[in-house]
Amino acid sequence: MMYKSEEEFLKAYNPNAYDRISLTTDILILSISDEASTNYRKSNKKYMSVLLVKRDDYPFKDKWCLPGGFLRVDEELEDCPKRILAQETNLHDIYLEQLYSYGGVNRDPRMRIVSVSYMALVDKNRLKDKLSPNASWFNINYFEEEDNVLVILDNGTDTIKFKIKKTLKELTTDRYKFEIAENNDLAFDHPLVIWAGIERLKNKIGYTDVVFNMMPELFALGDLQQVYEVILNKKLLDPAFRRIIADKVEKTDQVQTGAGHRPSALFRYKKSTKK
Amino acid sequence: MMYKSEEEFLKAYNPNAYDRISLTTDILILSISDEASTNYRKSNKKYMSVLLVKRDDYPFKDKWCLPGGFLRVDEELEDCPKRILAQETNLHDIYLEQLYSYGGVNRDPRMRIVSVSYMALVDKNRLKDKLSPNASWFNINYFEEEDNVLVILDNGTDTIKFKIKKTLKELTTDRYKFEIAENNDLAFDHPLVIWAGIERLKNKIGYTDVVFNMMPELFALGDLQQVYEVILNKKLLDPAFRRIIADKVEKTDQVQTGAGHRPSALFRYKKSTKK
DNA sequence: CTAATAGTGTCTATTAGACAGTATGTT
DNA sequence: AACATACTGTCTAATAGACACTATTAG
Repeated sequence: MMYKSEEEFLKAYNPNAYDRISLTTDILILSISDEASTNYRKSNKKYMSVLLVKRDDYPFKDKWCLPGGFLRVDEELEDCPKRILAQETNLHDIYLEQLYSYGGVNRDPRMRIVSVSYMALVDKNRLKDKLSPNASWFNINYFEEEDNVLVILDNGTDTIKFKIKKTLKELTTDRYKFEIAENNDLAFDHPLVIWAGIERLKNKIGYTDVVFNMMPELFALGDLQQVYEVILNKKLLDPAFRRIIADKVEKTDQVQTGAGHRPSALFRYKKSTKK
Repeated sequence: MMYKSEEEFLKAYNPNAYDRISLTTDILILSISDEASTNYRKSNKKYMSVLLVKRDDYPFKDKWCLPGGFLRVDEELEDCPKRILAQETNLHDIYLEQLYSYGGVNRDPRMRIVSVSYMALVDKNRLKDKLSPNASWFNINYFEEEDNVLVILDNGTDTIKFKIKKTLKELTTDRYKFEIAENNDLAFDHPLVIWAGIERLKNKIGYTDVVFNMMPELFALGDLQQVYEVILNKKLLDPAFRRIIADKVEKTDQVQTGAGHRPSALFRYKKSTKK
């Protein structure tokens, strides 16, 4: 079960597997993380973060990748990401949504694998000490240029960089097609999955209530605003923000105190009544 | 190769196939169709229409279904729907977009099949006489009720009805989950694919230029508006509509005459400059 | 002339963006 | 007191909705 190199591993791999197609699911698990501020008055800087696992076997041995696994013949498609999610985080009943299916002929060096990717949104603070030992949260930073996006993931120890090329699709769409331009750190075509998820979340935050899956039970509006800002990658104006979320939250009688400024009221998610 | 019944067919089916997963793609090919008006003055009523093929083998023998087929081991995932599209319509370079992947354990009685569905948008008038003989265009009518959608497809000879149940997903989303509530006419879980495509198109028409894939080279704004109306399933006000599409079209010096009213200028698609 | 669609001007309502101001905790 | 954030009032700009009006053809 231990091979000296990837080539040796591939040589030994069951060649019979080559003429059939296998199916896996990969999960992009996103959450929000805080970075403790040095100034006692300032609020913590927030990041989007993604859960990666380190591969301990070929192919891509010792590289980080998204949690994933093979679909079982008697398993419902959506049960596969749920099973893997439970495996990695011990979490059940999590927000899960199908992202996209990837089927490049050579995306896996072992054999032909088509992968259905899913996105899960969680509040990572609810699952402390429940992570599997080979998993780690990486903060997400990204920089959008003319027709590239540079993404940098960082868990305090390792840094993962990759670049995605954006090209405008056919004449008739103003939507982009994404390809991997540079990637040495992340296994498979997972940079595409990560970027697809970020784009989807950015979009969905505007017309659904999915953000609240990433929030604790009680939260201050300032924190919620920061989560919006980190996802949308831009500053929002206070009054505008409060108008937008006004009917999605309800005030509790609790307040958050202890910071060097006016305490904030704590809110909880409320299912919007209108529209 | 000819079986008396579906049960007999399934009994004879290679049982070895049961312990592996196969992958197919299904394509939802949408277009716009006209229904000639009885009143010479009135413009033709428009419908969305979908291309279906009649199955000539088990399972679902003699039922209509979406064109589809098995992914080949050495074929890129997106090449599969392209190949099938060329087979059924002789069309290449068509707008294609991945919709969703379906993987219910029992969605195909033969064996475990996961299907990646695609949506193609075409102008059916550009492909006259090029259809494969077992294919036919069906007009789409649908009626949205409280938590159901009744969809009726009609090709002049056959009528296909099915009902989709809408349920609000988790507390945190205001998006729906769709299930088949009634279906006796359409093979497999294809009602879900059709509805997913209609929803997607309804949505995309608002922030992309995909509609123009369904339009002829030159068109009158009245026709374009009718296409919007039939896709969005509601009437639009003229001035508002013209404001919205103003920077997506450019006027030509040609006019459409012959109807019992003021002739309309003909426009063509122009890639929007702003935003 | 008439029925039907083509096409435009303009008023109003709603929503988004911007800024300025007041409030209140900790050190 | 000073800083940083909490929270609100209000003005303005941009956009969407509504209606009314004029234009032009085949029959």
